[in-house]
Amino acid sequence: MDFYIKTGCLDLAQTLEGGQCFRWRRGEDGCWTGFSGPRFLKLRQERDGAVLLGAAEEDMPYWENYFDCGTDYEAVIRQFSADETLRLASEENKGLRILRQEPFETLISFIISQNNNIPRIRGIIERLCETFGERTDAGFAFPSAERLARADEEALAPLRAGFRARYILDAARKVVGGEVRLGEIYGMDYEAGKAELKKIVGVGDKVADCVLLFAYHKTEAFPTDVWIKRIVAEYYKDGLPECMGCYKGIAQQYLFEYFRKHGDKLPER
DNA sequence: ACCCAGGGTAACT
DNA sequence: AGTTACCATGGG
Repeated sequence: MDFYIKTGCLDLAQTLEGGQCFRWRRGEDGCWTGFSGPRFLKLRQERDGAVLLGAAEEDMPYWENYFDCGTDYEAVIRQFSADETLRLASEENKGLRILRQEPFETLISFIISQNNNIPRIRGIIERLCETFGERTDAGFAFPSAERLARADEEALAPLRAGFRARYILDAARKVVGGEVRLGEIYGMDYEAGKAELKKIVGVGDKVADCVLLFAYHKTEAFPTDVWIKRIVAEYYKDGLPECMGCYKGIAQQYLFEYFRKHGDKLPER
């Protein structure tokens, strides 16, 4: 069956190519395909939203949550318009949604992201899935923590993840061993969730913020990568604007997209 | 050959 | 508490 996602103006390109997820791609037919954890989905962009192609009805609540259909982004963008730079960035990306991704997949993905570029992150993750994920008709699922915890550095060598290999193993083992309880972080506040994630070797402030934002939807997280550092140094020397409120993470994603697209052509304030 | 990429750690002041 | 070399890998 095909189902509409009716969440205003969901834009798949802005959402799926924005560097918050790494396993979606646009096919020859213009449709998007990808996985979230073990679940496969195909989507087609429409004028006002997206159509889920061939999804099982019992999976619809999962996908509606994944695409964050319950959040009023128009209201957030209205709030952001008090800051001129943020107004430009958010109006250009008003179809962008902060996904609610699988915690373990998000954790491993952003461990891989450190000191790395997006095309190579995608490549390492694809090899990770091909090597350790379950094969389905549509492709490979993201591997479970249990499967990765049984591997060693030698087994990870084909990924060419470099120094990140031992971080991946530490994460998988602490999750399986119960030392890091990913399921509990939903109910924790931002600081407690961050402390829980930073128990893992190779998870610092930035990776933890990405997981808190892109998996647990803790929108007060403000991941500061090299791009955001430049933007803050240029536009927000004296601190972030009040109008970001408790949605600093959403603002961060609008700014990331905006400046990554326009590069040097920074607009005047 | 050099610099950079959705950084973190350890070893320094 | 704040800096800095180093960490693998690949693309420009």
